[in-house]
Amino acid sequence: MPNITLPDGSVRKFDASVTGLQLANDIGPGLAKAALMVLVDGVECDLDHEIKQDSNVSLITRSDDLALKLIRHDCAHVMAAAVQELFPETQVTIGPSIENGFYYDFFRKERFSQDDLETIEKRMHELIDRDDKVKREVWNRERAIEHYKGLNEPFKVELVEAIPEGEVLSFYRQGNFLDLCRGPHAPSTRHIGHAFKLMSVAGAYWRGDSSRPMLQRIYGTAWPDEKKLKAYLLMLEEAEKRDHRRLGRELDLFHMQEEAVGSIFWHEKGWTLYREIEAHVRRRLEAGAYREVKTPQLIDKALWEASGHWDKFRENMFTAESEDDRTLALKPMNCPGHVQIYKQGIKSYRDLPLRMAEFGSCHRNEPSGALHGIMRVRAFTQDDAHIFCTDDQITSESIIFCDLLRQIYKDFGFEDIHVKFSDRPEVRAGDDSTWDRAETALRNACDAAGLETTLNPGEGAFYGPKLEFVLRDAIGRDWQCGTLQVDFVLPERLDANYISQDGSKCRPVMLHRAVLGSMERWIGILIEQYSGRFPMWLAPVQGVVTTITGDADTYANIVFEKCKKAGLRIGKDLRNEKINYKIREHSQAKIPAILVVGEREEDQGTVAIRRLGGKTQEILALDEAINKLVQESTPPE
RNA sequence: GCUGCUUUAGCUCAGCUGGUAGAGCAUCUCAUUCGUAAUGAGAGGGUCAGGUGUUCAAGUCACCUAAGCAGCACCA
Repeated sequence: MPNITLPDGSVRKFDASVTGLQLANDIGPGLAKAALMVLVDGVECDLDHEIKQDSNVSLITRSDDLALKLIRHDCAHVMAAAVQELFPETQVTIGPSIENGFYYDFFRKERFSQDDLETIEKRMHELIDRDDKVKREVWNRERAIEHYKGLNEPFKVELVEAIPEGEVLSFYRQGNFLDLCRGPHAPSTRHIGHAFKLMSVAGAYWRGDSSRPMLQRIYGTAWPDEKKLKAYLLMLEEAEKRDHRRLGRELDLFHMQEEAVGSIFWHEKGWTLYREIEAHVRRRLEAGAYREVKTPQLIDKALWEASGHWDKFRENMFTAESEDDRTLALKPMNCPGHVQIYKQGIKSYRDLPLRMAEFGSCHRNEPSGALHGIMRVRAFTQDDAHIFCTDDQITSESIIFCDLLRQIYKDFGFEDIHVKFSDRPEVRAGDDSTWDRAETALRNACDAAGLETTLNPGEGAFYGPKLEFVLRDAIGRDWQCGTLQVDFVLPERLDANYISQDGSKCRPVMLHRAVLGSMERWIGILIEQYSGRFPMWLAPVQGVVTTITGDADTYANIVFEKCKKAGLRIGKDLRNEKINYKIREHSQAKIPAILVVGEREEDQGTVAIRRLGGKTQEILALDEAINKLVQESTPPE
């Protein structure tokens, strides 16, 4: 005789157990029709799940956020059903919902083509219109394994075998299609709706393991309604327009070519942007009492062996031989170098915390498939620093760092940040008690800094746990940039010491930290964030002086020189072209301000400023205009 | 690295079933001196990613290599 408490607090009493659907009917037929699943004390269940005890229950319809996951998962099932109808020789494996959609991994000798995707999509619409009932069944292991063996579905057999003894094995049947699945699902296929689209097919390793067979993964996107689907597709188009690789070329920022795969040729404008970003971070670091250093590019492999990197990352390190037969490695990171500087002279507890920063250019031989524009390259520069401190200082240093990080992100227009806590990986250096200490210290620091974190299990660095700072850009994409890592291992391995208050020799802790991550990737992110329309202080060219006709050339030159003298990054365009033509060209080059001068401006000693994207102009006295632009070009305080 | 796809002028792309390259924009030249997102005319520009093969004949077909793209794996 369950008492059902609904989200609005009202309670319904039933004489016997009740299904979600019966409950929905009891509330109203409209709800019964719209309901997709039921949430019983926070657990997602099918609509025909029997509720036997007093519970808090809410019925989920397609307008709920939770429904999205369900619709996508259902969509994955329908896709698998469609594929098996069309291509019966295909083996099905797994198909979850993911951010923005779903996928399903198939094993099939022949490749799915783009045309196949269209055929599959068409069949999916038909299956949805068929409105097959979706029914849950519970099987025992032996039956499940026999079933899949009989169908020659070895991947499914493996899945069943991997499910721990004692766990319920549920299957879902819709029409002729049956799939091993935890559920829940909507009661019939029509609930999926038609706001979905198959996007692409690509390879994916079975169980994410590169030593195992490669399956074909079909990706799709699905939404509660057409409008949301369209909005998503539009967002993808927008992302493509913002692509830093396209804008990098269009705005003449950089290029890349075959002879230097994974390295960037920075053009003047891109390098200006780079230097401006570096200068800003440097200002913030100086204010934060960091000491900037520079360490060697090539270091004997002996140091990398001592640090442990050679063991773990040898494959990804570029090496060179010197005439005395030494093997040198291009540094893939800066920490061992920083420890060498730290170790010069005896350090006292009075020297700690010691914040050692470097814009460290590193080389890593990334696998070819990992390269992506300037976001993932083989030669990059970290805004790196290592804080050498005592155990007691970990918390305060972490808090100070988080403040710095938030400030810098804000300077670049990012305010939406979340933090991931990555704990010990399977393969690691240092014993468990050391890891206990490091993880506890970092957790305490998070608490003290008031950071909310999500756990990222097993994703820590091999020498210590880490925080990863993820920011959200203007079109809702997440980028992992900053990091803070606690390291008790490297100081030990490389024998870094300090003399404590009581005269004894102690190990410092190293905090590895970066805000931007890599300069190159950061610039890629900024290009996409701003869509190439950089704020004045970052814009490679802040303004262009241009003329209505050649009569204004002399005055334009005066304006240009004055702007230059005031420190503005200014260009001039005295070509004999129509003003429309020149406005269009500089607008397309995304120059923030166009300073137009003609006869009128010359007579009155003014300039007409037209802002990027604006339709109007602002007429100001020359000095006033320059002051204003200089003001706007000042980096964030 | 793995799977698939792609590679034609600086850029975006066309080139049917093999018969020896084309457009728009950009560039250059000339004319035009014009008030806020394209002035007109003309010219130049390509070992069709590289290589090997099939063929009387290859941008087009096959194979190899490289790079790029998407995803997977990797990411100190």
